Amino acid sequence: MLRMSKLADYGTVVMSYIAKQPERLISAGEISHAIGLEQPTVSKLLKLMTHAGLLVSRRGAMGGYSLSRSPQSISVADIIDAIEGAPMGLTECGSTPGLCTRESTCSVRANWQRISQSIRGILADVKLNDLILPEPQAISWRKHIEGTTSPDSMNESMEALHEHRNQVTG
Amino acid sequence: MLRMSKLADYGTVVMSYIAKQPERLISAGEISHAIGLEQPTVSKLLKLMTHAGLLVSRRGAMGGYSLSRSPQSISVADIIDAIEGAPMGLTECGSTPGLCTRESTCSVRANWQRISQSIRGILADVKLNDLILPEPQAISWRKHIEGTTSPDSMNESMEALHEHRNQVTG
DNA sequence: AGCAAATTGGACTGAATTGGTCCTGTATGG
DNA sequence: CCATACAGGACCAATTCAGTCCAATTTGCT
Repeated sequence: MLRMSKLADYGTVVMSYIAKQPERLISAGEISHAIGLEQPTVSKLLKLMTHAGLLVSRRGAMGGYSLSRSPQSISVADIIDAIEGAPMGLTECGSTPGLCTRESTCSVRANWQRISQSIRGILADVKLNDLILPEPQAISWRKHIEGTTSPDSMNESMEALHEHRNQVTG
Repeated sequence: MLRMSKLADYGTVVMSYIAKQPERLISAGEISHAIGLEQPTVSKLLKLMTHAGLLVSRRGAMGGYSLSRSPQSISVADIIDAIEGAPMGLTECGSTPGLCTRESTCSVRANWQRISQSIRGILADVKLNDLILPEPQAISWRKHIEGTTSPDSMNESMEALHEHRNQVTG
């Protein structure tokens, strides 16, 4: 449905590897060997992360990278932003003035921005900390924000979705 | 952060235009003229929608397109799937066997699937019906599924998000 | 001091995907 | 029977992305 760039995908893997070994300097070569990506590619990722302030680097022999802050304070949205560059996404709304010649289409775009923000909210809620947990089914996202409400609402939406898809695309 | 294809974006606009005039046949030329896209492009979109079963078409003079079912039963996820073709998105997980040489990275990918499903849940909740509402702030997504729980959880997450971003990217 | 290890920054290329167009065929209505 | 409008392709152009490489700089070790 929506595509995330492959680099952003790799980025989360790289960051997760670093997050598992706090306060240690990890070289690009080690990461490359560990997760099976070419070293230049890993280097490119690490450079982007460092530039975005998610990692700190140390040059020279025995140098390497480490997290700039705690894994709880780095979200998946941060990582994607670091790699993608532009903080915006989904639709490009105002960039194409040729559209929206009728006011009817504008309501669509306004609603798209809300959708985009909701998705971003999910991505901002998932922290590097959550990503390295071994058992995915035990994780409850947005646990710090919902408090009193039931955590099952997301799962219910999933069930409704699957029923729906079976009915549509077979 | 994540990019949606431009065609999928246009697709929602086209579908919204049709959804506003129920039970009427609308030609590609009319849509093209109304929303300011080239006719071949609009035609391509309409063909994809029809192929996916979201629209029904009628050939010949005075022909055109109309919704195959009610706007409440067509979701944004349906539209994106119709255009994108493949029902999957975000990461491509199992398709690259070169990765995941360590078990450590696998947990990351498992968690990605959960994130992907959450996002898809949002997209499946927003119906064509919601998209053509003129006032975006009055819409409460996922209203039909949460029932007993508070509808404010999403908004709370948005607030937390914005605070976070101000602190990070300044 | 000097050498090796490792990051930094930038440019560069090859390719894949996408956005967009066009053409031929077919069906419908006047 | 002709004009209109969809169907189903093939097709091209171009943007963007993934990935590589090189020169420079910094640091640690001998």
